[in-house]
Amino acid sequence: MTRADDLSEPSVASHDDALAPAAPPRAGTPAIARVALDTPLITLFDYRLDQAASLGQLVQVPFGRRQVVGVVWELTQRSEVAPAKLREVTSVWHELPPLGDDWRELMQFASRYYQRGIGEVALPAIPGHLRTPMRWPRLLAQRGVQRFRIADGALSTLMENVPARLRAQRRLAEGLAQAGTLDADEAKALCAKAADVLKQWAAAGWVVVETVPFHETVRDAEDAEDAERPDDGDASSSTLAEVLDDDVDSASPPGTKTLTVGQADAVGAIHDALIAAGAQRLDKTPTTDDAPDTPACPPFLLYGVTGSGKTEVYLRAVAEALHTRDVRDAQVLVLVPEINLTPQLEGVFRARFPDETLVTLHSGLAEGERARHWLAAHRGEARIVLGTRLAVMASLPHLRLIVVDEEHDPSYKQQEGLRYSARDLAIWRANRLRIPVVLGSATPSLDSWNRAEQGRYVRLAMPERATPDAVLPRVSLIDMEIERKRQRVVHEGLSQPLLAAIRARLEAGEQSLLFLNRRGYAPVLNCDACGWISDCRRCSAHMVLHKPERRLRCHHCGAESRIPHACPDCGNLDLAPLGRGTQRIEEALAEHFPDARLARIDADSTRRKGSAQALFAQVHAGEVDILIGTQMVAKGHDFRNVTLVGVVNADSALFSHDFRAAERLFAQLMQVAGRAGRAARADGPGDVLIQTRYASHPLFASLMRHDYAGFAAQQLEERRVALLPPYTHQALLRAEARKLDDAMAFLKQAREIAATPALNDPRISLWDPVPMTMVRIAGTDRAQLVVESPHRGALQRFLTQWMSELRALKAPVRWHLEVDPLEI
DNA sequence: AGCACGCCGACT
DNA sequence: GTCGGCGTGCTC
Repeated sequence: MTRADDLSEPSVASHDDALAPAAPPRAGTPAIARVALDTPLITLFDYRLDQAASLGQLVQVPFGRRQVVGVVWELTQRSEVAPAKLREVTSVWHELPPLGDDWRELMQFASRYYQRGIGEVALPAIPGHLRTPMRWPRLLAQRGVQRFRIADGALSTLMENVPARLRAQRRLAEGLAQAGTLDADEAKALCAKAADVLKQWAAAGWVVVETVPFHETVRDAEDAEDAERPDDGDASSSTLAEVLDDDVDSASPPGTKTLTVGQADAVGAIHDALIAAGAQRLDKTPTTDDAPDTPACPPFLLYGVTGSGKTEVYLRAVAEALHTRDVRDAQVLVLVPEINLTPQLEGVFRARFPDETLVTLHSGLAEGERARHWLAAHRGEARIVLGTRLAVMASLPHLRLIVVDEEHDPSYKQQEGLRYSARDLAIWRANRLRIPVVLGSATPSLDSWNRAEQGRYVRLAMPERATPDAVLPRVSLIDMEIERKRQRVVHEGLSQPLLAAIRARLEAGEQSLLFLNRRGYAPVLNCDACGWISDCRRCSAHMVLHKPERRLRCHHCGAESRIPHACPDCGNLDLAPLGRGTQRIEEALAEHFPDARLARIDADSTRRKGSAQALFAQVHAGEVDILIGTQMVAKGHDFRNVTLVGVVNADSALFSHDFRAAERLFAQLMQVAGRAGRAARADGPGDVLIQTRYASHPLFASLMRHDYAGFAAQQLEERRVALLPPYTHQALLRAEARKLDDAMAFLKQAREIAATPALNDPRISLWDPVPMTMVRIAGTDRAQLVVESPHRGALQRFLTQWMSELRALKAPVRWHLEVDPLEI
């Protein structure tokens, strides 16, 4: 697969991505600012500028009929645009430090690599509040979190002045009285108009607004958390232990615990890289500014099985990076795949670095919070930034280390808008800055693994578990073909051996986890009499039966309907649910084990905010005997008392048309198996039981031996023979239209253009345009065309030219290009 | 992408 | 006589 960091190698990218040198306007000559704006148009827009401004500054400009915010990308004297068309920059946000060269270079690179306009890349990377000039005056004033409290002695006055009929305001007043202080988001949760109301109350003198600096809020948050759970004295240390792969010995002071050999080697290697990188920067003379003649610092692939203590390595690496000597206030960026995982890792980092300012960045944050956190990073106040993929786009002027946890996780790939890979951009960014990047995983992506094999990444292997008493779980298969041949009863998809294992856990007071990657009750409803099935009207997909809500639901477009009591076609009353989802497994288990306490964790049961945390807490507290879940349960959570993991059905992924399906399945099963590995039973390791009809599949053989390396070697060999990524590099042109023919016609035209002499390149091959597997979603038909080349540079050059031709076409289709697609 | 302007159908 | 359907055209 073409990877972003390929292009960062000095020979290719350093010239292309070097920004235009600053051309400060000479006094007297009218200056032109070339501004990046959030529009799908690929160009910059020129404006007259009658005041001082520097590159990277945020400006407000007129654009058509409206005023928009942009970033000053170039400064020049001349414009290609007719002078009459030029308009004036409305205002420059002087108070905000300009976005740095390295940030703009990252945006420029992403723009070029993913074939989008600079503005389309750069502006969405900036929080909405910063792109709203109205808010500018207030934004920088609040360094930290704004908190509201009732003014001294004003409690009774406030209560008297808020009538009970204004229920929301009343809630807010009572909330303030009860909690002491609230931040803006907490206030908004109580009262939708909290911002206005609090402003009025402040004007009246009833409420005081204070801004708490970030480093103090760190402590506040911890205090508040402890206060919430006064009955659980050991709360913070147990959370810590749960999350650290291995950190059972949490009683010992941080940083003094003995590391395994693997951990120590890894920490040592990263330490050396940090020192070398720092020394390089100190040596560098400011005159040779952009020539990256210094050797690159290759990415580290931290390959460690579950429980090998990757988190501890991250913590040590971060500790070292924060004390890099060439800069006073070094910053580190830690990326995690999902929001679900941030609270836990956040707790671990806060506990280890109580005196450092840490902010989170992810899509779950409220707008205001997001803006404050982003600003804290941009102004260098935040030393540790912990976030999901969007955090890779943050401005981090003193960045010295990047950690990408679970680097193989597909969540790092953005699946709409600009389809970037946060992992790849992280690698590019680190390479550009000549700083270390640590990619951690127990099941690395085959791309990363291949690079490590080639010596382009430095592999740091941690084969042993950090906790001596923890052992790898026993993985065994339940051959469903044999079950069938022996005519043993399979109860709602649950085999006798699996049910027996669950019963044994129930009797021993231990927990079981059942994994099934299919939510809902049944994936389709079917009429026995006439063959009707519950298809979605707007998608080429079945409507999924959701029993608790008594609805049919399309998982692709969200359409819902009531469950028909009779077949819509023939009136037959016997409609049968086909197949099984988590709800049905839950129901079957409830029947089979009436006394067991069940919990189901999937996208449906965790829809309400915070309910996922609540469910996980129940499991941790031992209030659940059997946990049923989708892949949500596989990630991050360490269930100490789970000694059995059952995989109900993983067969569909074995014969998928997607060549990456096996890779994903292996990672998923390894991860879910790891949930049983930590709590060894008194009489041996935890058990993983996998039900399958294809027990001889080689994937399972590798899995039972915990042999990722063997699996990877076998998969890579298949890919090499078939000339698939990472041995070729791909891009995907997708078109969607109301009518499939229109989409197909566009793609055919695109392919013809690619064959014209100007574009034709023997190193590039284009597949036939085909309708997508899931042709129709929400009433639009989709088709796609794969372009590939073993030569990434050739592919990039081709794509750039091809795109400019395609943009000139007029067709009744929406289309976009995806570079390095994960799913084809 | 927004957000105009721009000409043709069912409502006060 | 107006509100509004979405066709096409532009944004420095």
